[in-house]
Amino acid sequence: MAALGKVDAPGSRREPLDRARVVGAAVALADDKGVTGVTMRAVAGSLGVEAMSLYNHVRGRDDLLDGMVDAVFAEIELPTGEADWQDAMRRRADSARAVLRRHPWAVGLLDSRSAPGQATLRHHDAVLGALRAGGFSVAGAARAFSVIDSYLYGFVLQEVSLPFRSSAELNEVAGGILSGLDADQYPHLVEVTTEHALQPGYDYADEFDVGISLILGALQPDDLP
Amino acid sequence: MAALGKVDAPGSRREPLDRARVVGAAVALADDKGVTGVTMRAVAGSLGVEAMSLYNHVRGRDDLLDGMVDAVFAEIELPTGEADWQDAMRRRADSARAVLRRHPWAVGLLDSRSAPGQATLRHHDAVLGALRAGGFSVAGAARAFSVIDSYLYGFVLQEVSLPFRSSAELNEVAGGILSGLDADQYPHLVEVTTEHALQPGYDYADEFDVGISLILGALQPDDLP
DNA sequence: TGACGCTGCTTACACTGTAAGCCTACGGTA
DNA sequence: TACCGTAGGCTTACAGTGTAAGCAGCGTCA
Repeated sequence: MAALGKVDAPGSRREPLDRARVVGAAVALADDKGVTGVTMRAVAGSLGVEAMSLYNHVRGRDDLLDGMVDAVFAEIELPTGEADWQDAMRRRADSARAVLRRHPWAVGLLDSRSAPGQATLRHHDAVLGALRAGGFSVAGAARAFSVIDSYLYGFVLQEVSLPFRSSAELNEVAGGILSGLDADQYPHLVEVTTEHALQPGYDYADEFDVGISLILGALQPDDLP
Repeated sequence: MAALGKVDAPGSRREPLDRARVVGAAVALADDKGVTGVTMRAVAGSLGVEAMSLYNHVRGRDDLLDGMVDAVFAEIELPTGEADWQDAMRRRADSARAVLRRHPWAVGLLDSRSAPGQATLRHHDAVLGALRAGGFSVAGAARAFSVIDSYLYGFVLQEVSLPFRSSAELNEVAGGILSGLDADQYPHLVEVTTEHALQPGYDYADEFDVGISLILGALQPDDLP
């Protein structure tokens, strides 16, 4: 029935697979359909290949997900170390946030992945280096890193789970939610929605800058032992 | 083969299912085996029931996950509103963190769930209320809430994804990672691991307090318009 | 009594990850 | 030139997933 051992047209040799191509296809698929769309068959299909072929380049689905997370980290702009540490941290945070918004599925994958890849390690090392260069002690750098990244991940985690992307969508969605909300039961929620979130010009994305500025302003190399 | 329409022993009527029991069983299962262990069949099995019976109380797996997240929020201690706002926020954050550590799977579920439940709404409302009572403007309360919760979720997200729970495990794991780490390639990572994380008495959990104090100290009702 | 609705059960289906094993093309050697 | 080992595809098969469709026993009300 099916031709056994399919033969390619002799002129057009098939582009050989490798780990990078597999991971790249998986990332593209996740961007398009979310993490649940990343099935071995779908990834293979988008490469014109059968599912089991992927196992020559990837240990399994888990390994593939690890690779995807590392590929995302590779996109984050590393601090160069020459600038003022606050500027460096702000730019790195902005870059990381932009990357994570481009790949919203990655935030949810951060937990449950326990094997950091090359890009992840390089990224962490560069950030620590920038903080050390900015005058932080070893412990201080570790703490500053923890505080900044916690805020960063947490903000993006909330941001990507919002059921809207634009402020036009926001108005629509918030209106819908609001109508189902009892002002007696949730007075403050109603207040903040109508008087703040639904005001023209509001964009939750702007809040990121407020928080980062607040945190960077409060972090000082001398404060942390 | 199997008796059709199984009849229970007449004396021992089966405890009837309801949404709360289903969600409760799912939470217990997730605590035990992680979120991937929450299959409809497994949840049903732990209740002595078949998978399809759950659909009488839950719209589907997605709805079940929504219910689980809401059940977790219900465990968080609400701010009472009478204390100093900084104390209230600190206690709420500590409580939330304790709850999320008890149910580590919940953090990863926070994104991808877009339908907040009763407990979630009540929780958000209470936090906003405490901030308003502390003197924050509507916009200021929204911002403070965003900063605090971003840090909270982000910290827990990192915390629960660490591949160890105790500092004994830490030593073991960090030692293993370290041995695979090239000091030339990742100098700062090696430095912070050996000189900080592997020092006796180190516990990443303690960093939470540092960050929360820093953020609460930097947040002032008057700063935010 | 009878009808009805609630709840749990059975069956069935499409789809998942992946183990096992087969086939072909390529590269190096005799 | 002929040979053969290996790498990287392919096929098949299986256990486990969520859930749609429909059946059976029970309690409640007319």
